Amino acid sequence: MQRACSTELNCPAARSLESVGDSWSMLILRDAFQGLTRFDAFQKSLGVAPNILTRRLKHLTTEGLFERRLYCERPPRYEYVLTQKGRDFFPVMMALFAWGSQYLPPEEIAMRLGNPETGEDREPLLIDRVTGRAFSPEETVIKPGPAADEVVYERIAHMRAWFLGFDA
Amino acid sequence: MQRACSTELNCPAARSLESVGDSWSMLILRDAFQGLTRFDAFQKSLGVAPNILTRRLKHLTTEGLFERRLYCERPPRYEYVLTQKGRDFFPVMMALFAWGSQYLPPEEIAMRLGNPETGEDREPLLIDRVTGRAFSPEETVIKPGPAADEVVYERIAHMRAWFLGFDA
DNA sequence: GATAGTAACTTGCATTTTGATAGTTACCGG
DNA sequence: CCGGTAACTATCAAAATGCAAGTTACTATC
Repeated sequence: MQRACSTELNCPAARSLESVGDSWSMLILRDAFQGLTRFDAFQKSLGVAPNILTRRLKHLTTEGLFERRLYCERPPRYEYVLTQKGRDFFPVMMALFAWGSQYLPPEEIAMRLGNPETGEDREPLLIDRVTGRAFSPEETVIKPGPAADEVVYERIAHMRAWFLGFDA
Repeated sequence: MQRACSTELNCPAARSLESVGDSWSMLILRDAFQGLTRFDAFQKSLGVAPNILTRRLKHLTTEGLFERRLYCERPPRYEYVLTQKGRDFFPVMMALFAWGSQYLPPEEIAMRLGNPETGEDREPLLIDRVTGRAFSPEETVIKPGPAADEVVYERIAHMRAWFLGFDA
């Protein structure tokens, strides 16, 4: 993608996308959350070309989402296990899953999220940890952080829409 | 990307990625949540090539996240406003933002999420709407939905890891 | 009325990334 | 020695992206 501008702003969302901002990476993570750890397993599950998979796994490893672990010395065999950083990506995955489910006709939904004990549907909801209230755009503003520079301040300055909701 | 296999499984997460599965789309949405609606505004903010922006906006529009609205008849000028589907993507964006913030050194964080009234930090947390408890991998299983076929059943069958957590 | 500016694009072409297929390394088991 | 498995690498064609310039349809200014 060869970005520059977005990165310089140090926007956390843009930064995230540098780690996981292509669909294969996301799908690899999806499968990792389902317990897959091995090259072949990912390859078979995703139908991705091995060279691409190699590249992605390498990238996700250098970005700290996976740990490449030797699980067999002779012959040398490696597996890819999620690190804490990788596991912490879970909410993003679930939010994406939920959004997809929301806008897929019910008869096309092949998977849903359930409670492991009762089997009941689970529906993810994003709230504010402090207030416990829904994390709505109306109640959320972007504020400058420690690394904010002029560009960021200017950017934040004209974000009225965020305050006013979206019924423009 | 030219997928086939993943789509056929009708996994909602994979489906989502067909709409927004490239970094530009995500960044466009990020800016849209900040109130941007116009071609030029997106272009200047992102530094993306105009042909790419055209393609992405067109795609996001056909996927139903944006509505292309004529805001000036003569000369014809269009703006891109988020639809309900687009606005519903907000939690995904926030989860991504939060994950990025979590793993960025504090001195590199240029933006943070705050309460518009108090200015205090807001921290998104994913919970289950029904139980109100944290949406953890340990308490979440994937279940077959209406469109589940043999492949899906087989896939779900060996997802023990999801039950057991990740401390393999 | 000619020139400059704005907004939303399109076109052409070089560069980059991806995808498909085949091949490699290092074993094991019969 | 032969086939099988696992994790790759190599090669090359195809597709996507990035850049710069051009286009259309105006409005506003000199």
